[in-house]
Amino acid sequence: MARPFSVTDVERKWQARWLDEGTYEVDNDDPRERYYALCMYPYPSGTAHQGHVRNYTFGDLVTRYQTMRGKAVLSPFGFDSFGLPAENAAIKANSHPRIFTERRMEELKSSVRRLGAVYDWRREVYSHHPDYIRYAQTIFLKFYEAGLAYRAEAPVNWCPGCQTVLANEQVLGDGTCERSGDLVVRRNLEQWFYRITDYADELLHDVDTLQWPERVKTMQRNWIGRSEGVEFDLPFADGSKNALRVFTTRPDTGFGVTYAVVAPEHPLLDALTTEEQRAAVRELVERAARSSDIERSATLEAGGALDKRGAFTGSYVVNPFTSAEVPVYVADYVLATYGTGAIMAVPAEDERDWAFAEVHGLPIVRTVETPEGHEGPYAGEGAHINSGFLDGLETAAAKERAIEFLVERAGGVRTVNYRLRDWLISRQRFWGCPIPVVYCPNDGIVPVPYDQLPVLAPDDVTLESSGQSPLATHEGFRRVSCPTCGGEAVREADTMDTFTDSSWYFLRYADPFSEGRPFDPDQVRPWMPVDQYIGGIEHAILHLLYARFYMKALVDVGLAPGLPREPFTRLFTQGMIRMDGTKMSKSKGNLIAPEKYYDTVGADGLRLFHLFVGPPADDVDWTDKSEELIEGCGRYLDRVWRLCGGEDVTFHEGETEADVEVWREAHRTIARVTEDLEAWSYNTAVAAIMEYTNTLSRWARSPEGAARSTFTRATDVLLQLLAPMTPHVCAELWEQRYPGEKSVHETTWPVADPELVARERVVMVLQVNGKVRGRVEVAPDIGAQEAEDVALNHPDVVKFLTGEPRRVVAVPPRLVNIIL
RNA sequence: GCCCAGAUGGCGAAAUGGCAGACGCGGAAGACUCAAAAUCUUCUACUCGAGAGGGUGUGUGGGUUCGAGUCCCACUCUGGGCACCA
Repeated sequence: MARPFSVTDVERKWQARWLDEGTYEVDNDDPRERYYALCMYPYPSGTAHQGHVRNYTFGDLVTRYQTMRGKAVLSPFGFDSFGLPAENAAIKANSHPRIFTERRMEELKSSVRRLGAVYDWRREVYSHHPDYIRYAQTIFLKFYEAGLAYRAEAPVNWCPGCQTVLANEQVLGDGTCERSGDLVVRRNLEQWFYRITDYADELLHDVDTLQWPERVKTMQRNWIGRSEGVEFDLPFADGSKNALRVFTTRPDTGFGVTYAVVAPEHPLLDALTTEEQRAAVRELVERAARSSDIERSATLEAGGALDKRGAFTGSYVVNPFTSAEVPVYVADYVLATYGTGAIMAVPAEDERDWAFAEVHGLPIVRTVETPEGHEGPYAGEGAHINSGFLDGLETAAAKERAIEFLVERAGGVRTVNYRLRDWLISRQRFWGCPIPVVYCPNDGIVPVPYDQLPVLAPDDVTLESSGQSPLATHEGFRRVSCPTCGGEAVREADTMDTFTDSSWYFLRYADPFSEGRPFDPDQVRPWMPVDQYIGGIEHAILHLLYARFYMKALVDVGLAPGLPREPFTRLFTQGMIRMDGTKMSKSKGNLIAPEKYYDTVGADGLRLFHLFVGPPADDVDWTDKSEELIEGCGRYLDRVWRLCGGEDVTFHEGETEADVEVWREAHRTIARVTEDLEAWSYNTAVAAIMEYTNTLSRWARSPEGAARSTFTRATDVLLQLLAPMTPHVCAELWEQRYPGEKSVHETTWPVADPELVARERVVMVLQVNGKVRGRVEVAPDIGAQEAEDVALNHPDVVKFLTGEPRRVVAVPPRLVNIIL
């Protein structure tokens, strides 16, 4: 493709200049209004792909636009550089993860520079830097001191492929590992947890305050999963003092309880099991322990195996509502980790209980009137029946009465339960931040003293997928003297989930040189919260929830006094790039490298494509057509080049009416583009600029031509509006025009003059019976009566009139609709 | 199963309840050229009509309204999230 200028030369020149001159470096004492623009912490996976290009194009647009708006924009870059892929690659190549990681960091760094994205590189942060590790460990210890980090044995998700434990959030709905795709199994292990559940309520409430996409907020709410109910006792029928404590959200259906169920791991199961039932119960418990959650649910879907999923314990408890004795079952459809690990079963009003009751021949008693023709379980609302003192009450009222009853008679307590579990942060892997604790036979868990941080992993470690942490096999690392008593002790060999690293990096960016603490709150305060956070929808739950938790916890443990409790004010989630219906990704091998476009349309052309192709939040389908669109974007920039260079332009002296109108159009475009950029409607912003370019072209190349002063002003505006989108070509054209003066990127974003934006004449549409029959130019402030008169006397309308119209609807100055 | 988002020309898309298809891609014709590329100009939803002009049209079926791509109800399809959470 022949172009009127050398794209490569121009782009290289400006990229070097932005880097060398530190154009986008900002200091913490900058007097301007602060703005924090941030793209999500990238994992260094090598050279950029189209997803990166899209992400960093948006981020760079925000940075450059807000800078032109006169703000001090913090635009940092760094790497989420710990993680499994590098470790696995190192095992395969018998090398060290650092080597892979740092090579790929360099690749991605040069990729984003080649795209023309600008950052304050002095602030670069990456997770495996010893300083970052030191302060990540500082945070862990502060959390530990505050009781937010604790060690516990728990049934955990073990991924055989990754040879490590996973967080609940990393297990997909089908029970497989989000990374390796292996079926996750369950193990009981001593692990470290963060007490994120302490913050469940705050995390839920604060969602309302965020300017985030509604669907991300919904996903967060659902993940936290708050449910209000009541806990109460079902006394043992044998008269012993014991009682089975259950949780329910539907106390109003208590008269329909026909049995109770405990989880296979329930502590009272043994006591409940009679001799005759012991064998059956043991078989059920063992089977449940062996199987994962997924296999448990699979049996439900299969339908047929329900009888194997539960067993009668031989014991009975008393339903406090009816005083009836009901059997206690053990079944794997009840989870030990939710509520009290035991439930009252109401088959008529719960789908799962219904299915179980049918298989085991248990009675089903309806307590809520079903809608006309309804069969099967009914979990909806309605009037109560067969419910003694609740009869006739609607659901809400019945709930209240039932709770009062339970509080009075059955040890009832109103309770809130969350789906959210504590965050398991232990990972049996090498390439991560070591957990800084020591285990001493005398002193137990001993935190590593702050002045001994960072705890760094040694390099000479054998990396293999053995199921235990590679660090555990390194005697030099493992053996240590106890910081408290000086005796022989062992170090923790696990590392932290890498989501811990991405939970506070944005704070380090704001004060990357801080020593002695993760960051200085006084330095960070003016920048926080992040004004605009940009990333992929795939982080809607995990990363965003963890970072929100960290922010709150950091404030509470005293590391971030006076900082906001929510880190990201506004979030934008960009759409995915898809190819043949699936996500474009390295693992699928369907990447389209951005490099192939740099020599033809340039980074500017590719950026313009990503901005123009569709709404930024929508997915992009990459097809053969995409190539043509990209070339079209390149051709458009050529037109801008020729136009701004004054090619084919006829100049005349003095301003004509056409010149005045062009200047008005300039202001209209400023208004449109500014509004669109604020609203993340980048595709229409580009369209507006293209329209403006076409207008300028037609005008300047017409035989009458353009006044030189108007031409200069009008094309200056064009370059300024385009500058955040296609920064290189605009910088170059501006420099040719104003050599030695400040760059277009340092100019102030133009402001639309409302008087110029307003039109002197507008087109009013004339309809007859809702059909367009004519148009007429009128003044924008035309009154309704005048508009009606104009319409009724217009020749295009008159020929349709058959008499007095039945009605005339005038919406001045847009249209008049005449109903016959 | 539940929740959310979406469905508009050949394609990407645009449209505070008020001219559907802006902007761009692709296509057609023309200008320039020995020729091609590049560039420029015009046309380009479907349909009836020689033409002027008319009719139809935003996934389907209803509704509200002078007027619906937009609001309401029901449905179809596509994408995403959640899914024993009592």
